[in-house]
Amino acid sequence: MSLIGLVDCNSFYVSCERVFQPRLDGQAVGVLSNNDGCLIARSNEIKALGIEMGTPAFEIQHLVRQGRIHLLSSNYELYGDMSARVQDVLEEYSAGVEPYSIDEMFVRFDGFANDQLLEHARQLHRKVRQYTGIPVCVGVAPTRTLAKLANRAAKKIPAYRGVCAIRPDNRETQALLKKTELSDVWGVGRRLVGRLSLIGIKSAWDLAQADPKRIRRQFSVTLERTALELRGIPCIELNDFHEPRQRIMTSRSFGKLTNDFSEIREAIRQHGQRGAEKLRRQNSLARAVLVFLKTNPFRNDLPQYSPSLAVELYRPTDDSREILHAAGQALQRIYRQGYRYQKGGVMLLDLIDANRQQLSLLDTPQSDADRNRSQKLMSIMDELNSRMGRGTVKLGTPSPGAAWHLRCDNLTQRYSTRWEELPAARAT
DNA sequence: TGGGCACCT
DNA sequence: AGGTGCC
Repeated sequence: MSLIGLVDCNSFYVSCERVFQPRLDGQAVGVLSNNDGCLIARSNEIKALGIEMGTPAFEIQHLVRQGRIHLLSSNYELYGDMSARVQDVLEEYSAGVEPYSIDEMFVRFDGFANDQLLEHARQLHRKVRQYTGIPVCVGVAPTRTLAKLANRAAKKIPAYRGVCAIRPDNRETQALLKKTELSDVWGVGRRLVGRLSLIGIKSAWDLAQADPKRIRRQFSVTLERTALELRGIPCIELNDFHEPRQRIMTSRSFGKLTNDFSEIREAIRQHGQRGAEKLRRQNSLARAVLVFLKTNPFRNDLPQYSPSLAVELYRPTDDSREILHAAGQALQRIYRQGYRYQKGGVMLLDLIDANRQQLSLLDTPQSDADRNRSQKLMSIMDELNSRMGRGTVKLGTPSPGAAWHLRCDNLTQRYSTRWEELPAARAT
């Protein structure tokens, strides 16, 4: 039987920060989302204070002022690099790694006898910590859903000491499923918990025992797959990480509510360019560009407006200029005065593989030459931005201090990816 | 009071 | 198109 492991980093963003700031060990530390909006990573100490995931930063600022907690802005360059390092270690010590998210990786776990299995899992657990400084938990099982469940147990139950391997159909597994709340099952969200409890399904075990056909009929095929996976029958494949995205979205809250058209246009242009970069990176072309705006839905005192509009491109393209042109048109058509916008963004839709693009009947040698020039210009821009840092070369006129610049008051250094931000060691 | 993806209905 | 779920 083939087995799969799930390696999940503990409080990942907080752990990354602690690697370079050991003084944060033992402290209540949280990391905030973009724009310092809400809490997205928590140390155990901050969890112990009863502060939930997703808490808005303003609700806990008083604890910061009292010195009881530390809140950091998110430093994705650091976390991305640390994630790659964790993955490298796992690759060295395993038969294959499939990244699932920035802090979780599935690992192939084939061909181990029972006693070697745990030992191997412990080795991964130990080596990642040793080489990267990041603490992880490991769950091993015949299916991804059970591996997630095992991982959760490894995190929650101290006796496992960070590693839990389960097999279907043994008493320990059964006990674990009975103890596991539905909301802790991968693929079961708040909504489903409510609906399932109405028909008497309250634990992971109940769902595993339910008739799959009934689950499919009353809920969905995805939940049926989850139920089967809980029984040890694999039916969830992972999206291949190398598959190109089907659409690309770039969006961000403005730093404050704004109705200034030129500021908004500047932000939308920024998103259009970022989107085009992502598009070129995965070697796709877009056939349509969608622009959206949003007012703040929590402000009942203000008029609400959340328009969006997709504009078709003349031909599939990855040229930032064409994408920006389309985005500009879309924006002009949806923008209305009299609203204070909170957020805006650009989606690139109907993506196709750049290599398999059908030659259009309208193509002429002239447009061929255009395309070559476009590709040269775009690849030079991408090269500069990737070597010298994002935003080195931009289209259009820069406007420093624009309202849409993000808030990030407690940003740490990019210790592992920028020479000028390397940590310094001092002898005392 | 985040951002970004996929899938289902 | 809108909702749900995941991280």
